[in-house]
Amino acid sequence: MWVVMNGSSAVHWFRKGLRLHDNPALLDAVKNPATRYVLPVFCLDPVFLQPELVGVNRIQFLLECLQDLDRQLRQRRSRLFVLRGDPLEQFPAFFRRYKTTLLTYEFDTEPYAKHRDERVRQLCTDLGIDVRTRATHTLYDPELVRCKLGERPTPLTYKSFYSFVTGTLGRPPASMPAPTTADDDIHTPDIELDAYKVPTLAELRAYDGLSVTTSFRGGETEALAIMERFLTERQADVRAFSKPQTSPTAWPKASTTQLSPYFKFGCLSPRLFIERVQELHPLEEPPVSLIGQIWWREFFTYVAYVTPNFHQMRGNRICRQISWREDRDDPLYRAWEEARTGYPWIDACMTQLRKEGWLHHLARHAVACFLTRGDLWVSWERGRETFDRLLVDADYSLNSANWLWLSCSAFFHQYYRVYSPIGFPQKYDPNGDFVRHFLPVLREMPAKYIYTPWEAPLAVQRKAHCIIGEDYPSPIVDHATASRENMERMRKAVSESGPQRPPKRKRDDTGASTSSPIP
DNA sequence: AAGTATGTTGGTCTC
DNA sequence: TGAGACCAACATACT
Repeated sequence: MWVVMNGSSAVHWFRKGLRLHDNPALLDAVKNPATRYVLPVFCLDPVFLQPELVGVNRIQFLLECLQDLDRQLRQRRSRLFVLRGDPLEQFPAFFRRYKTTLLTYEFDTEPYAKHRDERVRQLCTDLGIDVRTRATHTLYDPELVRCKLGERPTPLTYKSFYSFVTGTLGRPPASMPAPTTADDDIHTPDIELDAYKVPTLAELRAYDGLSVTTSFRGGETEALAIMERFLTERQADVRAFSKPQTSPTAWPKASTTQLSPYFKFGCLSPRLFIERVQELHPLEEPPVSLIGQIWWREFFTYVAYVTPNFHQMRGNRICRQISWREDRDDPLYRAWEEARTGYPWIDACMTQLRKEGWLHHLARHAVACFLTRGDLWVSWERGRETFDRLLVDADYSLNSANWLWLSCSAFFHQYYRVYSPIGFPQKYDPNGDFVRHFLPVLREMPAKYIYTPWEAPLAVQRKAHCIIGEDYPSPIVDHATASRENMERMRKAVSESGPQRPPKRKRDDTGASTSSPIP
């Protein structure tokens, strides 16, 4: 096929921000007067196509997002062009072929993305291509927040961040509409090369044959529908929403919005979301409200953006340095990851994570506390890696921040508050329906022993067709003993490391000595 | 400078 | 059965 291009093109590069609504960078490409064509592009970077790093459920979700984008673009007489390979290798030929003079994309705060984007920007400079970016993954442009903060230290509490940002920047910018479906809005050349089609999972070599187990379906269309359903059909839940009071054992009808995977990929704009919530419920207030959840995302994304090595302990200036068990082959870590700790609550959560690629916030707390400071003393980085692979909503900033939090490495410090793998779920689900659902082997265990099956008399185990140590594992540690010992370890680590204050930035101290009084 | 209130979401015991 | 006291006691922000 030979396509004649009479005129130059603007390329909009989708990475996150997989949506048409509230996508100003896309509008920049569409409305650019100097270019005749718009080419919406997504690059399947092999760096992300490794099953041992990114699980099959998230890749399938991504492909569905791309299919939805393609469908929606076709309704506007355009289409999505999927390039396969490293963007740095794919772009030069693509840009040349389609006479590209403008590249637009959404700004990304993650370290890999920052490095990649710098190199792409350099490539564009070399080729004489203009680059325009917009920061729309969060409510505010993180770079703007950094400028406003100036020499002040990074706010390390939610409240200080929230009051600084709202006090300095006021309300976030309003969301923008999607490009219209009018015939003349997006001009995309009529190119139907198979090479640019959205691939199926089987067409991605590394994922061929792996089975998708999540019930999440990707895409902007799905995201908008779920949001509208939640806000209109569950108004009482919206009003009463308080994260700590939602139930971690509610499944399949979860007590929260289930929108996290869509926010991760940018299928849904956080600005649009808070606008819709405020239209329907004007009195919503952070921090535990529905809108508060968006602010936590804002806060953690910002701190991750300005903190080098945020995803690890070493070289991370806000992370407490602790001698965790770090071995990836550690049997305790493997048992946790593979849902065979012998604690039904923990194993049920890990099974839900492996199957659905999603866990309620408090369930994440429970398994994170168990792996790290609570019971197993395994490095939070191992847990972060597992979540990163298995969660459909895995996000560099939020995932790292929450692991820092739960392991008392940063943000949260009250290490003597330990989640019990027995008492905690009992509060929400005394009968253990959640455990029975995800661990069918325990289905017939009486409620009295559902969280402590090893305490059931042998006769009870026999009757329940579940012998502990044979059909279901014995506990790998004793919670009472392990948590007591670990709390003592934490106490030592805290007293040895002292306050976790980031080194004070150099202040302009001219005149400090002259103005200071006599000592 | 020291003192105090607060921190998105704990556990256990008592009444 | 649910609310409140107490446990054991850190970091941060603000006064």
